[in-house]
Amino acid sequence: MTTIKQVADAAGVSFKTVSRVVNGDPYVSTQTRERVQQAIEQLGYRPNLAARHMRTQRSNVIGFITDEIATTPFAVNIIKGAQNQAWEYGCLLMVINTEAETAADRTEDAIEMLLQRRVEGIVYATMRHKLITPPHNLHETRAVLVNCRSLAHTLPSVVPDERSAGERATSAMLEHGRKRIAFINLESGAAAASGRLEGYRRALERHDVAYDDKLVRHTHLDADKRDSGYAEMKALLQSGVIPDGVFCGNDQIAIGVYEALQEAGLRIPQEVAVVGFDNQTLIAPYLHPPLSTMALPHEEMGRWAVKYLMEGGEPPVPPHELLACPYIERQSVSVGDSVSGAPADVSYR
Amino acid sequence: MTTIKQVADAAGVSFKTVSRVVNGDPYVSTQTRERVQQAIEQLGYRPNLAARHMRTQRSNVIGFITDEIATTPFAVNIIKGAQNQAWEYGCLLMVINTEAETAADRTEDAIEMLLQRRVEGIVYATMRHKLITPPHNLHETRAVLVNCRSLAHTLPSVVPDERSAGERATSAMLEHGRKRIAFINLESGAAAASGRLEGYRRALERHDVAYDDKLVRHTHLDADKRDSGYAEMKALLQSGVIPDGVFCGNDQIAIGVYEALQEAGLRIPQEVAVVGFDNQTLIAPYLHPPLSTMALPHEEMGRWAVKYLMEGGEPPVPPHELLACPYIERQSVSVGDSVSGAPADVSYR
DNA sequence: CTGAAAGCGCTTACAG
DNA sequence: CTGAAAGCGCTTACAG
Repeated sequence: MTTIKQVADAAGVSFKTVSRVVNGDPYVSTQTRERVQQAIEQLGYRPNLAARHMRTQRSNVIGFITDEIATTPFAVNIIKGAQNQAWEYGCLLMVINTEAETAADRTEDAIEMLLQRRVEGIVYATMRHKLITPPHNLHETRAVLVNCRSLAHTLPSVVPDERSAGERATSAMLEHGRKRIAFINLESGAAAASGRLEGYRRALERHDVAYDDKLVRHTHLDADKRDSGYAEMKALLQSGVIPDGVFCGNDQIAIGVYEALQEAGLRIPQEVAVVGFDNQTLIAPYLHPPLSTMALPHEEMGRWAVKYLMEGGEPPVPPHELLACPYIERQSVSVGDSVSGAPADVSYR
Repeated sequence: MTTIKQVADAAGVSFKTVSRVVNGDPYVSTQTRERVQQAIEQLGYRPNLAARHMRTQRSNVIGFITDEIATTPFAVNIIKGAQNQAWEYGCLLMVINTEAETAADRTEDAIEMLLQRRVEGIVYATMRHKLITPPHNLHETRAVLVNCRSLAHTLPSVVPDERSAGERATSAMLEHGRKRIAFINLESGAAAASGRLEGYRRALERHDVAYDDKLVRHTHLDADKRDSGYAEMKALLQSGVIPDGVFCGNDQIAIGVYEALQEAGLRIPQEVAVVGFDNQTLIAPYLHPPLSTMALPHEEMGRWAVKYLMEGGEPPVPPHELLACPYIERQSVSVGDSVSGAPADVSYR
């Protein structure tokens, strides 16, 4: 690899002058500059960022740690958002996925590696919204939690605004005249579950609809979500409760709900409206009818985290940012709602 | 940040001795070693890898470039495989996604950034199997192509073995006595399409089944795969051809095929067997019946790439590695095949 | 077993 | 406008 000195020799100047040219210092005569530029191109010189890092004490690297990677497909958009934002600061992302394949305490090792590389900060992202106790060494640099937050509230964090999302999803059905809206929520321990339930209640309140305990059910942690959705919906129907709308904790639950409703001969959305959650683009558009659902602000959270890392200052109490979840309208709430490429003549649900 | 000198002062030794302890050099007296260890812990010393890099000329960083990230969900397992393998070499991954959000020539810029960081090599991965012409500056370091290959064959590459996969998928149906197996392939330009077609033909040959042109169809590039699958299957049936098996270019196509078959009153797998491709775990297990499909060796390709980068040598002609696609058996080929958590009493397809 | 010197490839002050 | 010196935090020979 060519060094700055070799360039200097080739151009007949001191290496300091080459440094000036490389860094766009204006105090270089045009003539010298051109000579140096030529030498750079001829020799294929590329500055060594490790050396620069040594002097400037800036690595221009941001660490990114995930707890899992493929399970929730579109959550990788957090990486995408973080990386795009980092690029704007001239930083690159060092990504480590700590899925339990190797040592148990791998997360701390991973953080250690990043600290030794003197990263500008660390983004710690979980693929599903949850409460965590951050690894202790995460506090030794700037860090932001994404899609999770710390119990002790020791670190800044950014998560989806679950309450607003729950309210929006429920309102979407209320606004189409639905009055008896069931909610088949995620397991009750899930970080997302309680906020969404609050939002659901709030929407009902605002539309003067009484809250009814019997309409709210939770799926179980370990069970397959589709199966649970099916089972809970079926149980609801068998208990004699016929809702005119169902809000589902995620799109897989919605598949099960579709199945149970079809089996009961109830049409979507004519008799029962359905709204999902997550906007799984491999599921939602392919159901019959295509599923209206809430999208998660993955990319935005990634961006927010990096931005905060680079510009956030050090407030005494770290912020906890809530980002809005967009409502993605398809055809499971109202017939005339929108269009899609689905073959209209297929009875497949 | 504490430096090696501060540790040395605290321990009352030269900084060279600290270096020895940190690097596990055996020629240090136990007593000295302990004193140094203590100082390290007290001061929270962490070696600066940029400085080490300067001297050793090894960055222990591997660059990873992707063309897109979220479109094909489980392809991110390539990153996972690459990272896990890198970890075994003590390397970290610098990940850049070059989705066309910013500048058009961003890929070359991305490579440039990695070169300036003196990465040990670059893994260039595409999320779907294709032919590419690699950016010219990719040749300025060690590089491996994943899930794609270069027309000029100038770089080592690793891709799924599409031909074997096509043969395996087709054989799975032939072995269950199917004789008229249709193939609704990806668009004919796709890198995966021709290999799979070869495999399909080969399987037929081996089972003494004549190849029939009319049974083979391709979807179109821009169309939604589900819609195309539906349309192609329907066209096939309307032309009077009733197959007893269908091999689908991907799982979305299979959704459409399921729909068309259901509409025609043909049961899966009793009357028609179906095999998909990609093993989309958000789709395949949820169809009725659950879809048997071919999985892509994403993680293995990622691993292979990093391993080759680190140990591959420099053969005159770069290797082109084909990795096997496992057949994932569910219930769309034969009734008694396997089990699943799907509610058996639902007619949903 | 331990240490003083040199140098990796740059940038930061400081002179001229 | 240009350059010589010092130093970022380490490791690599080389002495002792």
